[in-house]
Amino acid sequence: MAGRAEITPLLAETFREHGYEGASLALICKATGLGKGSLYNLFPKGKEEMAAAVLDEVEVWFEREVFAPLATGGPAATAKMFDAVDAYFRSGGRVCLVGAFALADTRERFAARLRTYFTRWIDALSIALTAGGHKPRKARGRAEEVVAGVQGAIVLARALDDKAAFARVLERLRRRAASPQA
Amino acid sequence: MAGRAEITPLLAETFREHGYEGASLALICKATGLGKGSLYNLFPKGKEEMAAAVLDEVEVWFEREVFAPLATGGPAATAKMFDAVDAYFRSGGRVCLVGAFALADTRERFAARLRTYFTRWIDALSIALTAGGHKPRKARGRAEEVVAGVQGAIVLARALDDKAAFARVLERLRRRAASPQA
DNA sequence: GGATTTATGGACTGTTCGGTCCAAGTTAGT
DNA sequence: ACTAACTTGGACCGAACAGTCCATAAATCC
Repeated sequence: MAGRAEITPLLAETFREHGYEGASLALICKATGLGKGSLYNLFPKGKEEMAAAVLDEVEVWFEREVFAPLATGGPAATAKMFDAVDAYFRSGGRVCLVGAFALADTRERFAARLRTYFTRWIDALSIALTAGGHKPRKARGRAEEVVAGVQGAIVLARALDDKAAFARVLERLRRRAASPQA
Repeated sequence: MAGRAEITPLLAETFREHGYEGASLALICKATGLGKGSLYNLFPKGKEEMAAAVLDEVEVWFEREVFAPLATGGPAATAKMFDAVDAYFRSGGRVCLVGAFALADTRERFAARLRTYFTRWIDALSIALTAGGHKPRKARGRAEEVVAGVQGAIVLARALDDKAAFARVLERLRRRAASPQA
């Protein structure tokens, strides 16, 4: 039988595509190929647990692929972050679940986790930028701007139905982060 | 009796706070103080028409307060845009409905309007930046970055539950827009 | 003042929601 | 081969959804 590990990515795409409330159990069953009995067997606490499992997966991936590598510091680490982020968001073809959850009723359900995700990202990027020559206080402001920029690039790409918009904004953020004086 | 003009702003806040799907008719009745009969009298096509009326109001406001004034061009127009945007989003205390709609199932319902809103904003800001000394092609990239940045600042403020994050990011965007060479 | 029209609110409707239940199928153990 | 445990899917449940209906109230017209 399929386990949580196989099912959670499918849940993730369903929540990204439709949002928490838009992703009905009927849609989730269709996307996962499971009946409700099976879903509830894997996630006994129901839909909220499914979304929590998805957030777990997102956090684990970002910690491993983005936040921890940033600790090596410097421009190479920052550039690697941009590469990872570009790939993860499929160059603008994929919604950031955390950002989407922040803009809906889901925010209240997962408030601490949404906050931690962004705090962690900004902290990690601050450290990398500081190691790369940015003054600490400016680094933090820069990090916030970059993380906000990534989120905004996703919104823009989605609203314009234009992945290239994401790519252009990301490229600008990348160049800016690479330059301590700008 | 209260008309659409009085009711639509209340609808707008309800959709901003809860999202399209999260804003049930029960919530909408509560927020507007009307019964269903009255709501359906004002908006015979139902909930989707209420949301469309809200988008109308958003577009009219942005056209009048942001896009049209940008046509006067130059740094003063751009600065004025930042002032208007800061006030409109209550310094980070208010969600951008268009952005929120772009990240949920509502995107499909209102695709053309969401696209037009952002296209209009980027075009208008491009023109203002070009009049302010930015090279046209760079102005367009800059405009995209600014608009994306505003959206991202809203997501960040919301997720972090910290309006000051919005203010900081907006300030950086403002300074960047004011400087042709950065 | 009466007749007509419009606005009103909430009971009601059919549908969909998240979640529960359980018969049947599958797997594991002996 | 049999038994027990586990997994499965979908019928079913109660609640909530968007929307309809209609008796009543209010407004408008003459």
